Amino acid sequence: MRDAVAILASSSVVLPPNPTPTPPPHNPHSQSSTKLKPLLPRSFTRRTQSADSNSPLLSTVRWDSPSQVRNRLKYYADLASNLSDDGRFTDFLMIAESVVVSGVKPSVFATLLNLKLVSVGIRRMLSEGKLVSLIQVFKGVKKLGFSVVELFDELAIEALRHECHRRLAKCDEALEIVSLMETLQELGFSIKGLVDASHIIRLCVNKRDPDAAIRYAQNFPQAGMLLCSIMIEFGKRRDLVSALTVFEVSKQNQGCPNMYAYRTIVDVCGLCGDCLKSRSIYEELLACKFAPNIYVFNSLMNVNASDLTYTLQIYKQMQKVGVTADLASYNILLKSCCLAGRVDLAKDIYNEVRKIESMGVLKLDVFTYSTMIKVLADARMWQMALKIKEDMLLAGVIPNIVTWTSLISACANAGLVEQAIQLFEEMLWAGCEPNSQCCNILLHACVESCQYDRAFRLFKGWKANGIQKGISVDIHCKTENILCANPNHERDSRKSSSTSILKHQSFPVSFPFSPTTSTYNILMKACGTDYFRAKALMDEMKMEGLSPNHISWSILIDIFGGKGNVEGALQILRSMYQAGVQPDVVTYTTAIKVCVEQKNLKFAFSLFAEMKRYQIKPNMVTYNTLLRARSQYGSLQEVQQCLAIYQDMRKAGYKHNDYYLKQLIGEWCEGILQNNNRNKGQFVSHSGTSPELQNLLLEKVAVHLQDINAESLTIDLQGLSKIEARIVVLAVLRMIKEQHSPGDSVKDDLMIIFEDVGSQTRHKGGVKEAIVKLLQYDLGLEVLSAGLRVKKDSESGGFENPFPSKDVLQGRDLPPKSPARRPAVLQRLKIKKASLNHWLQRKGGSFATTS
DNA sequence: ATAGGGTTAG
Repeated sequence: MRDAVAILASSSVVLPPNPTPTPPPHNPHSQSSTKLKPLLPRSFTRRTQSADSNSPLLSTVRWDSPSQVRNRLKYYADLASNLSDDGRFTDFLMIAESVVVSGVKPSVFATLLNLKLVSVGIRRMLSEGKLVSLIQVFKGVKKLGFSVVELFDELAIEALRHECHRRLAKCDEALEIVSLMETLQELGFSIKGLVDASHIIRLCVNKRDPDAAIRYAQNFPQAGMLLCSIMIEFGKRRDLVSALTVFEVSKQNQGCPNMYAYRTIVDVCGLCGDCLKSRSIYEELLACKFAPNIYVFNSLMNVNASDLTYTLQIYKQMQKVGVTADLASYNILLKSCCLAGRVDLAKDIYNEVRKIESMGVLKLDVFTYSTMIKVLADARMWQMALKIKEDMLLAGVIPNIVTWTSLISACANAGLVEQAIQLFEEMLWAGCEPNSQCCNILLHACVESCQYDRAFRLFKGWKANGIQKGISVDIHCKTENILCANPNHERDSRKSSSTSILKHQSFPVSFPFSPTTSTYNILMKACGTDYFRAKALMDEMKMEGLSPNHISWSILIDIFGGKGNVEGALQILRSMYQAGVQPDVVTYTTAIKVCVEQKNLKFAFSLFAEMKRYQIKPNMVTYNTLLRARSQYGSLQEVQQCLAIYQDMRKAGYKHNDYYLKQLIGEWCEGILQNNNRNKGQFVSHSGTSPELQNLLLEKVAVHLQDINAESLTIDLQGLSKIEARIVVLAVLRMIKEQHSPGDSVKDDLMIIFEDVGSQTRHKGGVKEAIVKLLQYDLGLEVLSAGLRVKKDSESGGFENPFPSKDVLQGRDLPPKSPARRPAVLQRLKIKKASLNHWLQRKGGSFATTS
């Protein structure tokens, strides 16, 4: 204040002549500003008038003494304060303008203002949502050289903060809030002080607006780091596209590559489940001749851990470029082995790391041991898992909840419920607090070994009294017997008798137990076929504030299906949609299983179609579940459905591995010759061809059977062996037979194409002969034969008369050995429609009785 | 700044 007066006195300010009026009281509730009005020049009251008045407010009068100067200035400061108290910031701005134009330094004027009054005004404006006009005023104030922030007291800042959050909450365009922040920053506010960076970023991420996020981040000196955390946020939302947009901006750090950005985007690829993208980013890094650091390598290996080959390859590259593996690298390699189920390799790595440890370079940590235990747990090698635990304790590493969980699951996976419970107890005695995940494993172990009651006893005990030491079996069972003896009064008895029993055991520690959706799902499994109990558990789950997920619903469907209730199971599927829970492959597969088990193929196939409509990809289990219903397929339509599934399966990249399907097609085809035992036997004896040929064969059959509406029938037997060709031909004939009811005649000739004799392998020789024999002798069809050039002009003709089969069998009609420049020659057979119709009209079986 | 554990269908 003293400074202000001094400065004021020394300045050549022109002051108003009149003596200073009494400053208005600083009571914000007073009506002081109205009282002051008469003292104001007219221009104060109306903005339009003041705007065209170019003369500064204070210049019309002469000021003389410093004290007068001070008083005058104080008067205007009070005036300005009171005007802003009234929310009249435009007038405030005007006074400030005039004062500054008169040569008063803004900082001097500012110190004379009554900030409490200004604050009240600011807060009123903000509470009325007039942030934008307030900003307009303060832009002007800033232009005058004021420090806007200093006009805000704590309360005003708090109000501004509150208004920013309010706008953030209802903001539709992320960029809107970002530019508001920028404006406030220009006014001198600290963005971070107003709104937490994470709130703004969350909005940008929710709105999938990487550009807004980038612009926001660039307001900070440490933009690079911020951009990386934004990438991770996008990654958590599985929005790789936006994350990549941010990456493009953040990868260059003033000319040098930002390795942190690279490793971050690799991690994000992992979060988004696109490990191939992480590989291409790594390639890009190499192509730019940048040297990846250990973090990039570790992240890359981690993201690709499910592909052990690739992970090892990266590990080798890392060694080659001289980046030393650290403990994380080894732990990730172990994880990769774990995912690949490679116990052998994991053991080698474990031993190698232990060797390195003995040299004093690094020290195995709880991750190493826990991962190794998990490897062994998955391989059901529980004894070795316990051995690792010993190693760990000897090394002085304390097992944590994850270690214990893995150990318990080692026993659980081996079906050793007692051992699992013992380890659980040991964990409690070690003072390690169990979490729900760990409890779930124990419950699941009970369910897996059909100890349903035990699972429920543990659960109820935990729920009633928390998780306590020493209650593993005996005491717990006694308590639960009381509970179970009187199910109607379960709740009351728990409250009174059982709690007191347990209390008297004086166990010091009781850990809290909070069941999760998983817990309830496991217990629902423990309901066996009691769907009322399962449904009750689902209701209980909701009462606990948990939401049933797709697994809960799938289990419910399974339980209904177990009772043979197809309609009920389908109804649950509908309810699931109504509850807003998306079914997954397993849900549909379960429902399909229910239908198949109840021999309701119509529903099974319609569910299959439905899941594909919803873009839920069937997997191997789905296909096998559908194909398992093989004995049901009798009609052509059913076989076609079955083959369609088979083809679908191959298109989806699944190797067909279905013994039933092969048998089905074989039997179905041979059914046309069902009275001919010799032929049937022949098929069976030849069914052991190589898998590739069987695939090809089934494919051929499927193609022909699907092409049922084709105008002209052509059977392409190229590339098939005798037996395969036979099945294809029989399949097509059966198809024709089933498609043509009595009186319905075949409209076209049937064409059969064989491979060029010249290119026939030894294995495939004699196909044509075998087929002719089948058609003529076994089925009594008339067969025409011709060699046919592949050229278009030869399409029309060239078929010979019926020929004696003996000649055919001896290969007399074969074309001469291929000269080099001869065009490719296809061997063709033709069966005229008349012959086919004649064959169709034959009574009973459609086969000739030759034997 | 890096890494680990649980529940559903055949």
